[in-house]
Amino acid sequence: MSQTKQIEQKWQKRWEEAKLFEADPNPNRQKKLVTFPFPYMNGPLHVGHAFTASRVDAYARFKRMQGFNVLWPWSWHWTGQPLLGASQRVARGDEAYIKVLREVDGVSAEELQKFVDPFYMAQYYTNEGRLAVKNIGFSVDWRREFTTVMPTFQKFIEWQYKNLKEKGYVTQGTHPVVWCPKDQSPTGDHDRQSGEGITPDEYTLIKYCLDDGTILPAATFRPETVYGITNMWINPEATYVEADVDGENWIISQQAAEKLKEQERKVIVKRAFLGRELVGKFFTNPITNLKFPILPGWFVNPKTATGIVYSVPAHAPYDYLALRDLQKKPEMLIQFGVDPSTVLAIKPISIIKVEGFGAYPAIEIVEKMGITDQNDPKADESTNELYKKEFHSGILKANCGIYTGKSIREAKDKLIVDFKELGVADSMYDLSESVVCRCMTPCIVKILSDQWFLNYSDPKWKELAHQVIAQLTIYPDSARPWFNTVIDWLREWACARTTGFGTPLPWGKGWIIETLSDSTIYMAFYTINAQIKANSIKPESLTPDVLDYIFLGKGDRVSVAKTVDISTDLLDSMRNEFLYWYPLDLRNSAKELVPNHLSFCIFHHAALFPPQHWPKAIGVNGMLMVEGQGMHKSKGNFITLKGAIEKYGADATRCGLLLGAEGMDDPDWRADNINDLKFKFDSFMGFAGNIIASTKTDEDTPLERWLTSRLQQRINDVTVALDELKTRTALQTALFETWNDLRWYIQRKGSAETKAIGDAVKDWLKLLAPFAPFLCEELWSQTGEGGFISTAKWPVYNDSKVDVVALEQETLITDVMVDTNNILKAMKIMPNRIIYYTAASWKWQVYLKVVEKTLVGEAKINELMRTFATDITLKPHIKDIAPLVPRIIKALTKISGDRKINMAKIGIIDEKIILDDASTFLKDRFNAGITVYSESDIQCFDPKHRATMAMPYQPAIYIE
RNA sequence: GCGGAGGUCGCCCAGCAUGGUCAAAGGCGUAAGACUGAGGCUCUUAUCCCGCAGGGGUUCGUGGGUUCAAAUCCCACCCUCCGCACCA
Repeated sequence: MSQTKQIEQKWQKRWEEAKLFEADPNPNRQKKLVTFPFPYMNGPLHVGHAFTASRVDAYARFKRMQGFNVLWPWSWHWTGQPLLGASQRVARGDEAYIKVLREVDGVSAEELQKFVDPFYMAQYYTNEGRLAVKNIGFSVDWRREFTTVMPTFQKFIEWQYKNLKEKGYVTQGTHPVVWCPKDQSPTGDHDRQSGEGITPDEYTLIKYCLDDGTILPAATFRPETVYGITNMWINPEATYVEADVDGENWIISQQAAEKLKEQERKVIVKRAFLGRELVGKFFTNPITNLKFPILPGWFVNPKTATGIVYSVPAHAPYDYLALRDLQKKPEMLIQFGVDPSTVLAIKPISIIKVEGFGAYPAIEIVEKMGITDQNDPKADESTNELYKKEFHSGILKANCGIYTGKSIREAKDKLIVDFKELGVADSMYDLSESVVCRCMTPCIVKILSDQWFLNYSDPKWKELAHQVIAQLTIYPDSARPWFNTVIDWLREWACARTTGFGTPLPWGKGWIIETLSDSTIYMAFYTINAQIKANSIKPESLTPDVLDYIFLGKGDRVSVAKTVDISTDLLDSMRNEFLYWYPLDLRNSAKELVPNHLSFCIFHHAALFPPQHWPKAIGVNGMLMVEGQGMHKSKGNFITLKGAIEKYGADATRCGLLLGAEGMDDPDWRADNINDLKFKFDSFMGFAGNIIASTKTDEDTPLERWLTSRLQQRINDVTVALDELKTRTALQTALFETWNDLRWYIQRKGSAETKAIGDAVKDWLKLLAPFAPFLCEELWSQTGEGGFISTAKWPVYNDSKVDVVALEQETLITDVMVDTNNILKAMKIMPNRIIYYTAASWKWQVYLKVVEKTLVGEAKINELMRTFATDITLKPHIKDIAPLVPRIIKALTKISGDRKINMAKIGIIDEKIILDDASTFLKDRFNAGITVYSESDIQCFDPKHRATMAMPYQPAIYIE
């Protein structure tokens, strides 16, 4: 077993023995309740889960070290269809799928056989998952764990839905879905062989009439064009039927009749015939009462909607093309018994004014694109283009009745409602492309009746949800507009289905609460589940009254307790525990859950809880990529959490993930990077371990003060970043930047055996502990500090420990080194001897005066010169000051405001002493002799007269 | 189409809300040197271009604009990723 693995197991065991992460209410301590959406258990946990959850864990550990009573619970989502589907695929012997389970998930042959039981499968992955979560070191309170099929949890969901229904947020109605006739169930994207992303389109049917009253329901997405109709198109070769539809006599394509039967229509087919039978007849437009002919149109697809299309040649390229084709072929019309003069007499009717087009946009676009006939593929393109233009910028002309002057955008919806009210319009659903179920059956649109909805359309509910968002902290805040738009955009959500695992709807027989709808406020259940389990509370005791009392404080405790097998004390204890932990302090998830789960969570909290129990903060992060690609089992780039921990170790896995990205950016898992990090941690162990093990001398030179000051800055940076859930920034600072500081100190000092660096390492370990808890725990135990680092006190930034003089002095050294290097690079030489000349004291006087001036406003040269001229000490140098001042001003433009303030505060520093102190270090660095003179030293060796170049904070340099 | 997020020096990415401190942090990669029996470990240095003295030039998707000054502000355009419903 590797050393890393031993360390991981050792500390995992000790944490568990110490019950370190079990959190109970404590009125004397401030609390944090942090959560991660429970993962769905149809497969193993992967590094994507780990990324999001690592952010939660880092935050939880950070807050715990800051002294908060932190509760991080974890559970497992079993609700839904896929678990069942997966199990069925195993039962069916689906080889491709079984191969994935064996090779990617690592399921043994023996276990696999048992997967025919979906419960077994879910339990298997749950067990595997729990182990992985423990192995990665998440600081979870396991006493609160559950799965969503547990009866006690289901009582909670029943309570939730009972309350929602009572508040009027649950409604019943009809709903169109893509449906597999064989499976007798809705066919979601994941269940489809082809046709991903296709949703039911609603067509408006305009009820045109034949003379005998028979209705020709022509389908359209543009009912406003009814004012521009010139004729009807019927495919002469397609089969149509005459049918009784909800008591009316309709003519529709044969396929349409079948479809309508699934859409809540009573359809009795009376006879079937070929479309040509209708050609030549006339019909009435119910809006205008004008008569028009029916003409043959081969482009009409009987599979689309009703198979009946009306013609608007002024605005529809297909209609114009088909008409033009007919007008060119009178002999064809005669075959159908149509008088060619009728067709020749048809003139397009212009009804829409569009930017960039004349009266007849369809004709213009056809001519512009050179489209030859209705079979030209460009006809489609032109249709899309024109429809888009007309929808966005079209205005209805004077011949459009009461809609005249309105834009298409505003008229369309109103017109549909009006026409339906008048009884001249109807609607039906159809699919824009074919959708095929995984079972290879072509899908249709079915209207489900008696469907239960969560009415997210309710304006009052939306308003409450907006209020929740308004008081939320969102990490990063750039996700806020997204939440608000989602709240506005969500509409009725079908919250129950008939298949899969889940909680039965308390009032609806045969309905099961759907998976996204049973996971909205369950964080509240965590607060009491430890007590439920510890006291073996029976599900039947968790009545609505009991839960009302616990979560809402409703009712009288004594009488509520009396109704069930729960003592008053226990009831109160649960109520108190809920009140202690709620509200939720952080919920963090990947951004894909913003439009559904997270927004639902907001809606449901708004509906069920008072404002003081609304969530406080939501974190959103990117989706994990693997080597630049989305992670999929089918792509062969699926990385299980278990596998990652085994290969790289828990700490490297956590940190590799967290270093990938923050905010809403997508992190990229690169095996090379993680592997490198693994080695980095090995050397981290050595580096920090050596310092801890070495003897300590108590020294206090500027270098120690520098180190202490730097560490204070790092402490501040990490703390601020973590408070904003900027885990990447925090970890980068904690790991790399701090490490660089320590390295610099050791190089400058030439040893690592001081108390200062020993103390620094302890703080360093604390800064890293939220990210790499195992290694930090191990190293912490070597420091002799005692206790767990997981609960050690987080370092607090202390301004008084920051020594700006020490910081400036060290900056002087690095600046001098940069300058020296720059010269060496330009010279392309190896130096024998380097001589530094520090600025004379009168230059400091001038310099500091200029600094002072630039801090309060603009430094004016003549003004400064006047001041200097009156100063007796400076007078002898006045000739040299004249050229110096502009140089100083220029140099200061490159220096930050903070540093200038420090410079002014510090005053003169003795550069000679500082450089002399560093000369051994500089000698090693440049492999050359180092000599330091003061400019004012007349004895100094200065063959090239460089000394006069010296400026404060920028000594002159001469290199031999 | 609608909505959201982005395009930075070989790669991953900071910076952009408050314009100057930005040739632009950090990590990776690459190169040289040190250490070593050896090293794919580790440490140091370098890493846009030019420069025999600490300097100069050209960069932050593209094209304009504002300004003494723009990676940062404004406008237009191009490109990439994500979500779009009964499904986790």
